[in-house]
Amino acid sequence: MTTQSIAGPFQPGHNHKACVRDAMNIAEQLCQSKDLRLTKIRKRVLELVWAGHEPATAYQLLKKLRAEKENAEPPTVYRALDFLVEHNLVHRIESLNAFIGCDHPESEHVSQFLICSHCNQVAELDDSVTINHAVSEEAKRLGFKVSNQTVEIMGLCAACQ
Amino acid sequence: MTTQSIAGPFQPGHNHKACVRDAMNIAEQLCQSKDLRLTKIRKRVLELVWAGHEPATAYQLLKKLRAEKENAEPPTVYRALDFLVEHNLVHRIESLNAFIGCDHPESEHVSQFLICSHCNQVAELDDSVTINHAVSEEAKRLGFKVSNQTVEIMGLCAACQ
DNA sequence: AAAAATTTTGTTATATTATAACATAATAAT
DNA sequence: ATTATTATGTTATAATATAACAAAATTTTT
Ligand SMILES: [Zn+2]
Ligand SMILES: [Zn+2]
Ligand SMILES: [Zn+2]
Ligand SMILES: [Zn+2]
Repeated sequence: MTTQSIAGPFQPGHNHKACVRDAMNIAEQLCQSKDLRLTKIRKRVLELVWAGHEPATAYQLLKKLRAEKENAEPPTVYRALDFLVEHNLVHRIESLNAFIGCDHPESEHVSQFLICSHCNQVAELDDSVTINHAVSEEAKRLGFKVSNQTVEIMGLCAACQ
Repeated sequence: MTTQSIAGPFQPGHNHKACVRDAMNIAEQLCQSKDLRLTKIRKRVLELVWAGHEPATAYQLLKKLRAEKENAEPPTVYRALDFLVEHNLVHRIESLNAFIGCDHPESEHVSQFLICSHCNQVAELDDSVTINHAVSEEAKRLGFKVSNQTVEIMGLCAACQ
């Protein structure tokens, strides 16, 4: 698979069709290589998450899912999201109670986001060494052992300023 | 007022009584100086938040409040929390849907937390230049203008490792 | 001090987010 | 084929948060 999309939504010339296609291909590959079951429901929820770069809430996803699968209920979507989040195919944005697709689930990473409060688009920082290093430094000073982190930066993207 | 408590809960020799007393004194002073109304309810909710260094959920606070004020309802506590959060007397921890007292509301700052997943205690980093700088750097690279941030670091505190 | 305006609190109802529990179906392993 | 495991279906409910309007308290203006 070739990557024809341009990195984040805040980059000019973003090709979203290619972006989604890449994401789905990567997901298929990842699940195959790790022997995970990307079932029909999980795959469809992932596609729905990738509908845009605005994070989607579970109930927004449920509504869309119901349009094509009338017996979908909250557990249907929460279970799919649990799976997708567990395997880094989707990240949860804590400050929004919402979910966003990850475009590099295959590389182990912590997630860090830029969230535009005007257009609501979210970009994931690509494994920021800078922030990770700073976080480690601060933690070390207090003898704290980091296992996970939530870094969500709110503000205005270049286009919205 | 003198500060007799030791900085964070992860510091040995933390004197929590002094910690709470200091926090309440600072709150009183801040509200006086800014002409804010620290009403009976707001003050009591702040005290309840400061009961410990474990973040409290709104409904945990409500339960405690009800023990002494039987007509307390969700809006009672959410409104008080709105006020307290607005004026930095309390911070919301997004990843926990919970609230924690701030010991330096008078200095303008972004909040960043270390959250121990074993003892559940939370320490606020004291205006980490390191992390803030890293965040600005990353944001600048994408032409993103930061207005706010959520930095919540999960792991084990020194005592719990 | 009285009246008016503003802010806070009381109260009821409801919206939003998320999970528990147990049954059935599908898939994988033996 | 049988058994075990995983995923989904289904109903109910828990947990978090806000809307809307009335009453009370406080502050400001007259
Ligand atoms: Zn895209
Ligand atoms: Zn990611
Ligand atoms: Zn303390
Ligand atoms: Zn603070």
